[in-house]
Amino acid sequence: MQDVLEAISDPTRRKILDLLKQGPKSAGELGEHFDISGPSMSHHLGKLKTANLVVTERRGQSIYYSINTSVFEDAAQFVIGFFQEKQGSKS
Amino acid sequence: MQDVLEAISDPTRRKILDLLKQGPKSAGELGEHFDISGPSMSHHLGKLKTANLVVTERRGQSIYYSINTSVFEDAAQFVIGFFQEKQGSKS
DNA sequence: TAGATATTTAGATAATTTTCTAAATATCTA
DNA sequence: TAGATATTTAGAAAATTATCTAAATATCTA
Repeated sequence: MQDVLEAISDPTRRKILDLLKQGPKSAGELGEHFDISGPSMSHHLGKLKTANLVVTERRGQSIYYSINTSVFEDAAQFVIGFFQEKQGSKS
Repeated sequence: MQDVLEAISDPTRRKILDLLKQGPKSAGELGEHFDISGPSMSHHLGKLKTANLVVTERRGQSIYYSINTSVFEDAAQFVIGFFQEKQGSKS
């Protein structure tokens, strides 16, 4: 869960996730929305992938990224739980 | 909200929040649970305060920290919303 | 008021993260 | 297969964050 919280703490990565809500996009398509180099984009995508927040699929030369819905739900649950348990914390 | 996500992305700060779930604690009492200096503790508490995740109250020489419940709820709502809106994202 | 205790601020160093360019890998097409 | 396109990896530089010691501020008590 550390990976997830760290991943979503970065504004660039949240914007990437936002864009992916519209549907799968390639690394290049995502990159058009940012003023950073390809390798920097790849770095952020790597962190999202490590956190399991996105999944990838190659289609020809491009690699398409999409949101991993189930993990998003797990993450939401964690955050809710983290915030709600008031006593006997186990997080 | 950036401040909140950044604040909870750090393990030390999540542990602080966890300890505070049991009730208010002074900076010194919190520090006993960590192997870091007072100023480092103060730094983390400052970040939590900037994010408005904790509130403080001076009692004599000590300053007591406690969880700011309402903001925790806002934060949970944000994360849930962030994860759930699948289209037309506005976050 | 002087000394003790609690916490923060200041300023520097260490560790981590982000970013870049150059090069490597993978795929497609002529 | 050679060249073009898409993405990642390698390695270094820049930016940010966490940590430390020393000093400052605030409060209490004798």
